[in-house]
Amino acid sequence: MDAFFASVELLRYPQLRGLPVVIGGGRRKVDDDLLARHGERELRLIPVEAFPLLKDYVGRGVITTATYEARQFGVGSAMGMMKAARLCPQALVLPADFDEIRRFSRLFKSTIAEIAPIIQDRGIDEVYIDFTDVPGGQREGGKVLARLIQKAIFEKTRLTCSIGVAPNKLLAKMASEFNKPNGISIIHEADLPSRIWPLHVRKINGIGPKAGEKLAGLGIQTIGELATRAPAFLMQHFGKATGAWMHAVAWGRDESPVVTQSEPVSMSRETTFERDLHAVRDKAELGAIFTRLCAQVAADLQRKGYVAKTIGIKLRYDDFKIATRDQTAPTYTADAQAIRKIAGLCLKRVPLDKRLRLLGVRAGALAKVGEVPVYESNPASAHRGRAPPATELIATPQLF
DNA sequence: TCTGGGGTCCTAGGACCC
DNA sequence: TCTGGGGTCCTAGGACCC
Repeated sequence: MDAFFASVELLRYPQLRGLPVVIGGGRRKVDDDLLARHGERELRLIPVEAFPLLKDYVGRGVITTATYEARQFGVGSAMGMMKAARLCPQALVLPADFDEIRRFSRLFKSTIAEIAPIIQDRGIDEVYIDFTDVPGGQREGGKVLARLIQKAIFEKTRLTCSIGVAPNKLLAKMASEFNKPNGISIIHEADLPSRIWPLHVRKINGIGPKAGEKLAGLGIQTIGELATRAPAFLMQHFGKATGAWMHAVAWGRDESPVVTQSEPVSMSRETTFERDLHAVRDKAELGAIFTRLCAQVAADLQRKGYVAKTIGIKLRYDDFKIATRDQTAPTYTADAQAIRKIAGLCLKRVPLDKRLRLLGVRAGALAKVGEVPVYESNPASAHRGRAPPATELIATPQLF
């Protein structure tokens, strides 16, 4: 989907079309504020001048999406708000409305599924689609079906997307970047030297900042340069599996299937504080946040019908270093108090001398509720079995 | 006044078991 | 003085992606 978060906001505020707009994290209070200041008029009638500007933004956060107009100024995803404000102070800034974004995510995916049922989720705004057995999927190299999908999505959502069509997921993903926004790009195997090899290695899905740097150090910038290196050379520098993979992808080879179903591996909640907090001095505040995160993880598990056996925590210190601890319990749980107790034990095993910037709670080793035995914190049902409930196997932790 | 939140996968060492 | 070879599970960190 093209500039997905921002495009969803532009549906609500069409008067912002054509302007640089960036979407931050945050919560949806903007509508209320705007309405309060401009009476009970429709959101789309509120004048542009009433919207908050990036230069007035305070707080720590990153940009999740920028409109193409904002990107002209060098503003982009994952950029800190403060840096973005320097590049494009006049940009309008809106918070992400995650409920609305999820609604549109479900809508565009279900629209595709009606046309081409074999799809793989790739996060909130991306999917892989298997065209192979879709009627008309081979016409004009896939262009006809791609157009049909774009049209159907636009009719349902008024949102645009860009589609890449290729013999495999690796090349399709790269192709989808060629013609944004609202574009279609078809890549054949024979196009490899002309269209893929000139690209920087960082365009490969799976080569990030670290591998990109390391390759640069070896004198490898483009995918074509990567393709000239012997597998043995790459394996020597990156390990057997990664080296072999790098060589394969440089030659456009990817056999991975479109995976239509998968079970979640973990569920987590984390939060970056408005200011760095100290484990001792801000004990009460941290304790409240910690309890809330545990409750959120528990609610997420329950809502989705899962229980977890491993509970973990994550800290980010003021120097941005990350520490994680986790602990596997004797039984599965989705109970907020049980999660809080185990997470509390994890917290006792991690250094708390530096100020904290972020705290997170994670549930892993998941199982579908009903498929594994679960101990509940409900006192009526506890103590009946041979083993005590998980919550009582563990001493009450001293938090902070 | 840098640097979100929710994920997956991989590696590597140690415990433990047969 | 010598000290296997698998296998699984757990934990911590890190790379990467949307």
